[in-house]
Amino acid sequence: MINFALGRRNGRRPSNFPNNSQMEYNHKEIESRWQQYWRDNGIYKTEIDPARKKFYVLDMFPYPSGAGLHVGHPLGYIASDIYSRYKRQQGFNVLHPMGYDAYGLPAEQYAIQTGQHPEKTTIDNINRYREQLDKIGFSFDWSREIKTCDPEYYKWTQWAFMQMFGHYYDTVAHKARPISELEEYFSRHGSEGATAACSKELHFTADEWNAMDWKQREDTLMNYRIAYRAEAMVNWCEALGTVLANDEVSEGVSVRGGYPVEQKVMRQWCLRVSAYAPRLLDDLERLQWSESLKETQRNWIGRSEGAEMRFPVAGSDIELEIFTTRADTVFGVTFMVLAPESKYVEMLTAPEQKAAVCDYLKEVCRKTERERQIEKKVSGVFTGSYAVNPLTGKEIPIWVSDYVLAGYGTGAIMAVPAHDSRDYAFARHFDLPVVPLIEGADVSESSFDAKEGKMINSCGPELDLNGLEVKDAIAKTKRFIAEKGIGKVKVNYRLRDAIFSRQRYWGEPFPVYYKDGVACLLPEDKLPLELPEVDCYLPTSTGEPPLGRAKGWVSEEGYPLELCTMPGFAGSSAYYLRYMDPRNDKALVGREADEYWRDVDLYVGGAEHATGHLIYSRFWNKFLYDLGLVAEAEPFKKLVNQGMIQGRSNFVYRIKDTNTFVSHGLKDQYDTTPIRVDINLVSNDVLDTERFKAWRPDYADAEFILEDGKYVCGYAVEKMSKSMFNVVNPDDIVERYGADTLRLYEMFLGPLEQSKPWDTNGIDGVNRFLKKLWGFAQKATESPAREMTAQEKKTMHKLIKKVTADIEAFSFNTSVAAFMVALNELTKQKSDSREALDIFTRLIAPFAPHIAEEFWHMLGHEGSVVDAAWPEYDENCLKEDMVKYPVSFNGKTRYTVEVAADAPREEVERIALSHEGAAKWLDGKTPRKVIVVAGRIVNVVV
RNA sequence: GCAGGAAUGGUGGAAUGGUAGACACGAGGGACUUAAAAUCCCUUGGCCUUUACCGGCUGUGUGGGUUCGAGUCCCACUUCCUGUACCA
Repeated sequence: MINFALGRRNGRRPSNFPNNSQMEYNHKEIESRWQQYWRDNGIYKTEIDPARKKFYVLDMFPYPSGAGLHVGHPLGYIASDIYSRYKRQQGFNVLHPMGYDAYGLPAEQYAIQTGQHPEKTTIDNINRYREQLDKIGFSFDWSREIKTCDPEYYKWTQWAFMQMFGHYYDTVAHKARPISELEEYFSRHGSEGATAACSKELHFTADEWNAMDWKQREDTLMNYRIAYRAEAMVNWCEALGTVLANDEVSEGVSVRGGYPVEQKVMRQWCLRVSAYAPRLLDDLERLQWSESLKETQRNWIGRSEGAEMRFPVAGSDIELEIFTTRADTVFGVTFMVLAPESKYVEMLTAPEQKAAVCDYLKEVCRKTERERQIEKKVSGVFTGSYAVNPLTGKEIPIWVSDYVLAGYGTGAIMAVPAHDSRDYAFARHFDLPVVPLIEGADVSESSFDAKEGKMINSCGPELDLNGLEVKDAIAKTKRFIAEKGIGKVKVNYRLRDAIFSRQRYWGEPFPVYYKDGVACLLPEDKLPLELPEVDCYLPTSTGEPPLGRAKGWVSEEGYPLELCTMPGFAGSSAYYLRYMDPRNDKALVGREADEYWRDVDLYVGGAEHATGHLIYSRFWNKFLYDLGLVAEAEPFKKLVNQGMIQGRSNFVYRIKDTNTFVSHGLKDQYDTTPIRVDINLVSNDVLDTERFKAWRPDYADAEFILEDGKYVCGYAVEKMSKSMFNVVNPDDIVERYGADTLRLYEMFLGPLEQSKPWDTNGIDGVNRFLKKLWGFAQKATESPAREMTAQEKKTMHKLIKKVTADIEAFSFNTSVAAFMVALNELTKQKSDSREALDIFTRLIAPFAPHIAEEFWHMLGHEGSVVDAAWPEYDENCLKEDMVKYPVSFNGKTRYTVEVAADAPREEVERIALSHEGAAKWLDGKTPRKVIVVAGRIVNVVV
C-alpha cells in the first residue's frame, strides 16, 4: 500500500475553491488561484532543518536582458524545478533559489546611448523577468533572491577580493596562506626556499628584504598575492573600451558583439587561478559532470608534462630557457625561436640585425590577434645570435617569430622541424636544416609528429638515445638533463591567470586606493564600497575608465580609488554560497548555513560556461575552502547541461519584382526571394494572410498563390532572436495553453541535454493530454473510494516505477510519455479510481504543479501537493500472468508459446520443446543449446 | 589538426545485448454535425501475398566482426553537430 502521508504544511484552502467541480479544464483560473495560494502561504520558503536531509538544486542565474525571457530560457529551470519538487516529495529539505546576474555589458551600452542609469534598466528588466518566471509556477524560494548589483551582495564580492589580496598560494602545502606568513619567511630566509606561486622568480636575501622600504616590499609582495596587479598581456577590445578575459574572446573577436580584439600590455588586476590548476584538474575526477564538459575543462587547464632546459648563448653568459614535451628530440634542434614579446629579443639582437628585427616587431604589433590567425603566414627574422645545443655542442641560430606565444612556457622554444609541423613550416620557409630522428620517418613533405618509433641520429658525447623507443628516450633525456643541471622536469599548464580589471562603469568597484602608487586595501568596515554616480558612462577624455568622472572618488585620507571595476564573473563566482544565507551581514555565508547546505547537489545550466564561470567558481570556492570558510572543496557535485532551444523561422516567398507571394510547395515554379515572416502570423506553417497584410505597409496589397487553399510557409532552424522574427514568448504559451502545458511540452520536446528547435506543432497533443486527465479527475473524484483493480494497480505501479527511474536519469521526455500511456490505459479500463488519481496526482505534481494542486484538493487532502509523499511501487503488482515467448530455431522465429510469467527457466525450456511444432525443427536431433532470456525469447540451436 | 558527441519512419523522438519505431505531431479513413471547429474511433516504416483473415520478406548512415541473437558491443569508414586550437 501507498503511504498517504498528509502534507507537512497547513496551508488553508483558498476560499474561492470551487465546490462543484463539474467544468472544463480552465488553466487560467486554476493557475492564478494556486499561484496566489503558494504566495499567501509561503509554500516555497526554505529553512535549515537538521532533522531532514538537505538537497540543493541550483539554476545558473540569468542575466536580465532587455528582450525578456524566450521559451528557451525556462527549459533548464523547468527541469530543475521538477527535480526539486520530486526531491521534496521524497522528504528532502530542498534549497531551490533564484536571483540575477545583474552586471553586464548590454545595460552599460544602453546607458551610454540613452544616459539612463544602468541600474534603472537592470531593475526594470529584473521585474519583467520575475513576472514571466512567476507565470510558469516555479518553486523558487524568492525570499533568498540575490542580485549581484545589490551593495548588500557585492559587499561579499569585494570582501573575497580582499582575502585574495591578503593571501599567497603555497605550492607545497597546496593551499592559500596569509601573506603575512610569507613576509615573516622573507625576513628570516629571503626568497630562497619560499614555496609561493609567483608571477616571476625573484631572488633576494633576508638582509635585502629587511633593507627594503615599505614601497619596495609591497612591490615584491605583489608578485605573490593571489589577487595581484601586474603588467599583463591582455585582450584589448577597442570597440568595447575594455580588456576581456580569455573565455570572453573567441576566434580573435569578442564573444559579446563580435568586435576585434588585440593583444596589449597593460597593468591590470589579476587572480592567480593558475596556481590552482593542478587541483582544478585532479578534482574533476570526482564530479558527476558530463564527460564532454570535464574534457573541455581538462583541455582548458591543459596540463603538459615536459622539461625546462637551458641553452647557453654563444659568446655571452645569457642562457635561453625553453620548455619542451619532446626532450628526446634535442639532437634534432636546428634553430631556436623567441616570441616577439620575449625579453630575450632585445638582449640577443646583434647590431647588424637590429633594423630587421625592429621592422619585424613593428609589423607584428600592428596586426591584431584576428589578423594573425587568419593570415597564418610564416614570418620571422634572424636575431644574429646563436645558441649552443647542450647535447651536441653545435651552434644553432636564434630567430624571432610570432608563431611562438609569449604567454606559454618561457616564450622561447627549441625548434625540431623534423618532428613538429610548425617548426617544419618555418624551416622550409627560411631554408633551415631538417634532421630526422625517428627511424623510417619521411620528412620530405611534412614533419613526423607522432610520438612513436625508434630513435636514430641521436648520439652525442655524453648521451646516446639511438635505438630507444620515443617514450624511453624522453625519460632517459629528462634524467640526463636533471643530473647534468642543464634543466629540470616540469609540468606546464595552459590555464592563465584571470585578468580581473574592466575599464567599465557597471561592475563592482575595487576596495582599493593608491598611496604613492602602491595599491592598498580599504578597511573592511568601509565595505561595501558603493558605485558612485557619474554624469556619463563613457571613458574620460584622457582615456581613463568612466569612474574617472566620479566626483570625490577618493579614500577618506584623500587617496585616489581604483577606477576599474570587476568583471562579470566576479559576482557569479560565489553566488551559490550566498543563497545559503542571503541576509547575513556578518559573513558571506554563516558557519551553520554552510555546514548544513554545504554544496550544490544539482546544478543545471548551459555548457557555454565550461571555461568561464565554471572554472572561476571552482577556483573561488577552493580559495575559500583553503581559508576554512566553506565546507566542501568543490561547489557543484552534479551538473546537467540543458541544450539550447533554437528558433524556427518561417519564410514566405515573394516572386521577384512583384508583391505576389507563392506557397512553399509551388515556389520552385517561380523566381522567388525568401523573406522571414513573424512566426506569430503563422500557425502550423500556415500563414494568416490577412494579418500578414496588416503586418507591414508594404504588404497591404499583397497577393497570394495558395496550395490546397492555404499559404504554406517554409522554415529554417536558427538562433532564437528578435531580428529573425522567431522569438516565442513563454507568456503567450501560458496565456493560451497554461503553464502546466508549457512545462510538460518543454520536457516532451526531446532529451534535456540536446539542442533542438522550438516547434509549437506538437503542443496540442500535450494540452489534449491534460484535458483528458482533467476529465478523468472529474470522474474519479465523483466516484466512491474503492480498492484498485489488478489492472489499475498494474498501470499505476508501472507508472511509479517508470517515472521515478526517469526523473533520476533526467529523462523527462519519456516520463511525460509514460503519463500519456498510463492515462490511455486507465481510459481503456474505464477507470474511475480515486486511488489511481491520487497516485497520478503525486507523480505528476513536479511536472504540472497547478493541475496537481487542484486534484490534491479535489481529493480532499490538506496542505500543498508539494509535500505529498512520493509513492513507492510494489513489484507484485507488475507481474504478468502469462507471457508469450517467441521460440526461435537457429535464430528464426518459428512459433510462440504461452508460459506463466514467473516460470523458472527449466519450465520455459520444457514447454518450448514440448510444443507440437518443435519436432519439425528439431528433426530428431537433441538441441545443442537452449537460450531463455528473462521473459523474452527462447532460441534453440540445433 | 585535436577532443567530445550524434546518425532510427513524413517530423520530434522511444528501446538494462532479447518482439525496433513507445509517446506525440503530421497524414489518411470513419463517427457526430446542415457545415465547420472541437471531440471520439481506426490505419499509418517499406515491400510482397491475400476478397478478407492469416502470413512472409526487408528495415536503425556505410563496410566488416563478436554473439544463438546487435539500433545497442568491437574495428574501419562517411556525414553532421559542439568545444578548442600556432600551447612547443
